[in-house]
Amino acid sequence: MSAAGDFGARLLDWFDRHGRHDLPWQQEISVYRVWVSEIMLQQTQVVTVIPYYQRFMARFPDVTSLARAPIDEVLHHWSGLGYYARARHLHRAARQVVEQHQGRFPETLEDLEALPGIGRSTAAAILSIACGQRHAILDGNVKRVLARHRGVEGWPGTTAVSRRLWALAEAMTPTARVADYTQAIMDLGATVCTRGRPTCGVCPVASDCVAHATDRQSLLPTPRPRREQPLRSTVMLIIRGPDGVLLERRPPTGLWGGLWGFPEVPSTGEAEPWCRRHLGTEAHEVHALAPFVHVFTHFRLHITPVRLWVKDPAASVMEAPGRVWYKPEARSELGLAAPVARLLDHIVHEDGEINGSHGELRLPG
DNA sequence: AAACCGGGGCA
DNA sequence: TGCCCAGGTTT
Repeated sequence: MSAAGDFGARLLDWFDRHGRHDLPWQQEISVYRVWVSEIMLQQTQVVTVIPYYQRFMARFPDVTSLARAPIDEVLHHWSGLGYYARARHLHRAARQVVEQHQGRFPETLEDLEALPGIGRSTAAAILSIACGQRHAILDGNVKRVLARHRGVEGWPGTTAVSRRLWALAEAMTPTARVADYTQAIMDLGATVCTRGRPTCGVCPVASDCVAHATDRQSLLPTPRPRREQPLRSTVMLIIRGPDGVLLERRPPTGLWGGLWGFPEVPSTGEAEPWCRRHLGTEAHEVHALAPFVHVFTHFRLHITPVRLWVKDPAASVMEAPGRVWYKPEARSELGLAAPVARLLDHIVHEDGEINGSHGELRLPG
């Protein structure tokens, strides 16, 4: 018997007895529902995704409703999940499906991969789970399972290691019950063959696992080489006017692309000139609040909030496109960057206090 | 505090 | 083709 065949059989047997079969995207299976779940699951774990997924599906039950929705509403439903480029890709892909495929998803690897945000692994996952087509997938869970089971050395980010893992993934994928197998190997990676403390005692393929035999679970897959993080800094202007706090839409790409945030300037001294130049009015009660650091994987962002008031911004300024006067206590449907949401929450809290005269900003962490 | 992650974009 | 990028969550 071939190693691949036996591997798949043991995995399927384990899946039947211990796998998850009641997840929201495992019900009423369709390409659309599986697609949305796969995109969400690329960046976030199952328990976190579930409530987002249910809200998303309630609001956008099919590809047509998603395509018709304004991007702001899509981003709002994504707010907090991170990687907002994926929400924008999702939205663009929905429009392409409606406009170029008459609202029906293509069911070939090539055509699916042509949609924004769908690459080789995601296309394969969608077609195997939703359509039962035999395609290998290679997401983070599968990379971990295969690198350990076959003892593949080297960081999977290199093309050589990636090619080897793809070849293994192809070889292991069975010809029958492909949808269940795809779910099974992802489930195994998520619940048994975990990054930190794999529970090899309950693993159906531990008996011939190279990492298990040589006690190298913590060394495989080989982690990415480390780089040091640069520190960037910015000043966020918390501009309060008669109708709320001024937010601007960020550029569509880059950091927090398409989300709403405070106007930013390079240094605190630029706050008042900014108000004159962009709002045509004077700033009052300008206070720098306590700076804090927002940490990303690739850099750290040093944020100095500056709070100020404007009394009489011109009407043209009030109604400028890409600009909104936001009422923090009346949560409207806008996608907000995480530190922006925190600062807005802080404003609500501060306003609730009798004496808000202190200029200190205290944030957890 | 470090690591994670699938695809897009660009040299 | 081989980097670099994003960003809340987990460990």
